[in-house]
Amino acid sequence: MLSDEGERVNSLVSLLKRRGIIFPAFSIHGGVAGLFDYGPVGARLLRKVQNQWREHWISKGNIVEIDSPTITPESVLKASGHVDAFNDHASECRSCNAIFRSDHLIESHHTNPDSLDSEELGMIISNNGIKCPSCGEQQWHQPRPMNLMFPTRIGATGGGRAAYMRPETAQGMFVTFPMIQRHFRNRLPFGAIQVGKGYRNEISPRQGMIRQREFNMAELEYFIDPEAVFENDLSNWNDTRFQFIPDPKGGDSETIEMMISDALDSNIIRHPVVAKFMAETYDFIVSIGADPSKIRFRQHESDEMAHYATDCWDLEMFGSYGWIECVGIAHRGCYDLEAHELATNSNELRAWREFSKPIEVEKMVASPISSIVGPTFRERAKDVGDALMSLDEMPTSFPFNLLLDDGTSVSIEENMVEVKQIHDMIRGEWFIPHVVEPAFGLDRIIWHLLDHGYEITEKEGEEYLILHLSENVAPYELVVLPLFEKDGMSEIAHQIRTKLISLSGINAYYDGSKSIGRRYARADEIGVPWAITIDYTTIEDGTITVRRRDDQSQIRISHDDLIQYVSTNSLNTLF
RNA sequence: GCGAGCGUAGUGUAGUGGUUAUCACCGGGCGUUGCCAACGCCUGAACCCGGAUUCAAAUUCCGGCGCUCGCACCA
Repeated sequence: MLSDEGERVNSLVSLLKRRGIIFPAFSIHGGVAGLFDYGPVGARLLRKVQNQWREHWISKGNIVEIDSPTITPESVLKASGHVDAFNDHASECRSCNAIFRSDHLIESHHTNPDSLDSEELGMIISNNGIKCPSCGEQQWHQPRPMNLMFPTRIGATGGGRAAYMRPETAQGMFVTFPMIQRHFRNRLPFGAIQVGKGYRNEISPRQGMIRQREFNMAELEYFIDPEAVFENDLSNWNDTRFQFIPDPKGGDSETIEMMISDALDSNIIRHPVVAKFMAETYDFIVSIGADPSKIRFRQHESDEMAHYATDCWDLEMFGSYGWIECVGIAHRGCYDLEAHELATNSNELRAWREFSKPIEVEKMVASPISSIVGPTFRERAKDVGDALMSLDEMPTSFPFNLLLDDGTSVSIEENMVEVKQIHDMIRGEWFIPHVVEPAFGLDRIIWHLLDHGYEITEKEGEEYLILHLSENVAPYELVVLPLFEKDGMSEIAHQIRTKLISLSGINAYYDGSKSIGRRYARADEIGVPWAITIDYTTIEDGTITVRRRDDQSQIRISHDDLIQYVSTNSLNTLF
């Protein structure tokens, strides 16, 4: 028997299918789990959410958008850690079918389980008589690798370079950091966003749109100087109560409700930029129509947190599947840029920090006199010079033995060096920027907008469905309805519709079939916020009625005013 | 990946070996109708795929694919 929530999900899912919003992909070929189509109505919903998201961040002023390939060479994802992290081995118990990560099973028998292949892992498991933690038996299948990335090859003729479909868009921002930094003329902080597809070959996708194999992501990488002091002005949110579930550190996790500035002051949130982005993220999610009471922030527990993150929060949304993480906001430290620097030897992934006051350095050096050192040591002269310059202690007597980098030593005469005091100004230093990353799962967010907005009600004893989508994401802003398709009403309706869709960003459709009530119902079902009706009065005086979806109230205005109100996005002020 | 259940028009469904495959909503056309799924007539649309058993399969069996739930997995 299905729970009420189950019924609700089924009902919403069948509406989404029926009305061409979101539905399983490739179904005429049997379907593929974890892949979905956004149809004629849904695609515009997705596009509007993406555009609202872009606007939200771009309007901060120091954030730019980029767009990177989804096909990513293996070396990039090796550097980022995804090849290894996504290459865990799993051991399955023959007796009870439980599955465990192989490296976890042998933790106490091997110091570096990550380096082993499946045969070695299998050997260690059997040689040490590892028992199944679940049933205690010792009957294991051979460990199998579980790589969650889609592999591919670059190049059409055999061979080619190994690559994967990207598991996140973030790497695109990290590897193009040099260009982004140049764009901002080397002034931190700045950020880059990217909206696009990510791919994960899930073992078993579940929960409809919640875990997909190809999904829409939107990520911001915000680069900061770890030593910079950030203003903690969160006063814009003084009237907002946030729900937090802080890291319980082994204790019970409890929801607490407080202002975000208090959460930061009491060090529940550990970094001001993280706090700011949490608040901004909350604003965005609410602005596109989510129910604020169904939003909360959960802090990752220390052992759940990715190893590079120093503070990590999930924004969770509540819906028919319970609380689902929809946004991850992570302070990733310098992990990502450093990883690419190490892998590529690039020196472009650093930023320059000018000291407020240059540091003056006075020191004694033993400077080689190259007219003597050169002819004396010939091809070793450069090594000798380097060794002299890096001496910490000045020679007190001559000749002395100088140890070179290659382990050999040479004898240095007094006439070969000039011991002198030098003056140096250190104006700043290079460092690897830290990064704070809000990463949005757009499909999950859209699911929750649909879920929060989905109302099953009754009209005259019959089930009546309304999708309360926010106007700034609704696939159609308006529908134009002639009361009847006769006496010229149809023509007027078409003219008004044509005018409306010529306005920028406005989409409206014409519907003239069946009764007026049915057409209102069809529009309510796909969340059209405004219905414009042309009736006999329109023919007489040019006024039309505007019906508001959310309460079905109507007003009458001239059709010139209609165009005016729609183009200024202010129909709501009429009610 | 394991176990259980399931797969029938666009949607939701009925159907235990022989039916013209049920019903409702839905879509299209015509008529009618003075504003919230009205009505009449006409019309459209389905047994997941493949194999086997059988005179005969939506129905039984096998395999595949998909869905739901539980276990596991989910940087």
